[in-house]
Amino acid sequence: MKGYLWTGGEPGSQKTVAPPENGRLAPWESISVEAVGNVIEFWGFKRNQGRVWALLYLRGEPLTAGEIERELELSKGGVSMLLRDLERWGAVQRVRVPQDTVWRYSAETDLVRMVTHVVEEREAAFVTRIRADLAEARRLAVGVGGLPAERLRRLERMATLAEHVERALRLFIRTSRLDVAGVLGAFRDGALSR
Amino acid sequence: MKGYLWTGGEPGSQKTVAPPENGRLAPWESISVEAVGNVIEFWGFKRNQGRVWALLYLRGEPLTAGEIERELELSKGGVSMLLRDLERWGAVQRVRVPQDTVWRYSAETDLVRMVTHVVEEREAAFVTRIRADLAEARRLAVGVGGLPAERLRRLERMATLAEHVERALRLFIRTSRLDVAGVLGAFRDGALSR
DNA sequence: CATATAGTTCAAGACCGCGTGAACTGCACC
DNA sequence: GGTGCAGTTCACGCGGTCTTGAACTATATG
Repeated sequence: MKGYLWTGGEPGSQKTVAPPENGRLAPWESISVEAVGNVIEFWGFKRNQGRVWALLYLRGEPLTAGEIERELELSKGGVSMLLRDLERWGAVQRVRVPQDTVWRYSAETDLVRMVTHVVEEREAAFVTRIRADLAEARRLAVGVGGLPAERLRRLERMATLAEHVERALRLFIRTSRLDVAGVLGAFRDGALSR
Repeated sequence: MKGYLWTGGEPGSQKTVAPPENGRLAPWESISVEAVGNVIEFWGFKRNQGRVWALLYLRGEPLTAGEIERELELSKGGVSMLLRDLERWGAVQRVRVPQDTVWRYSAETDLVRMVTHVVEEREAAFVTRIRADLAEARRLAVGVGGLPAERLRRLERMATLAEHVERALRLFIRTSRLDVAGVLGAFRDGALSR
């Protein structure tokens, strides 16, 4: 991730990088590609992964690595690695056009599947780990005993929150329906876990 | 953000950092503090902002900057800056205990308000910017004319997606109810914007 | 087999955010 | 005014990630 830690900065000075004068891209393409790059970076991936995917998506037809390299002004090696990542995540497919010797790459168009996939691979695993840590902490805290009730309650609140989030995420993976309201509802100020 | 770009790595080798032997923290505190630190970092903030907030939250009573400094093994300057950020975001309050000369800091306990606040300040502003960019791109694309219908459709699909996300977020800010299902539902493979 | 082009890998370096620590400000108390 | 402590600011260095570019492998073609 790069530059969106608004520690200061005027309101409205939101980062997102302006489209750099890249090669032959039409302005509208350039803007879109950069926009997606920004989103993807915000999500914790590499900006260029987003740019590559966006280009493929907008072009509709499969491009070769060389074309991507030129359009987005990336290095040969870089493109190779970016494509491999995208491929592994199912965001891009590698296709061989009959009669042709080079690989071409086309974007996965099912956005829902992509998002679900990412959430499954990354967020869910992460949240599970956090939930487990907090459960362990709770176990230990109860074990030592003699803690002020209030402190224990707070720890438990955090642990419960993590549990709810995990459950919501797993449900989302299965149904594509995410309901955060249920998770947070129980945690309005003062409300206790239930 | 730091280390969660699983470009490789075995499944299960999830990062999240193990509690380092920090000062006098009880093990359960240490685990919890680090867990929150990881979450916060994952969210695109600084790990230490999360650690500080977690410590204050778990202790229940306001701590001085010096105490935080010792407990979390941070530098004086660092703590000062971290607290300022947290304060600006309403995640921490600065309180003056009667009869005492030093500032103390206590954690905001309303998690819902905190999340809402962050989403409002950061995500919403960001998404708005993206949505605007894509709208502009669409305008330009239509302007040039003569584009293959398929390409235009794809651009429009992205733009519409951004619009929906923005609307959902703004609704969330007002109601604390987030329904992503609606946003994504319209974008299952093949489905067209409507 | 020689040559050329596509594709991969990886070490080196550019780049950038973060925390440190020292200098500085402000304030209380004697 | 002077001493000491709380708090702020900021230049710098460390540690991390991302990209480059060159060496390498693979594959097709004459």
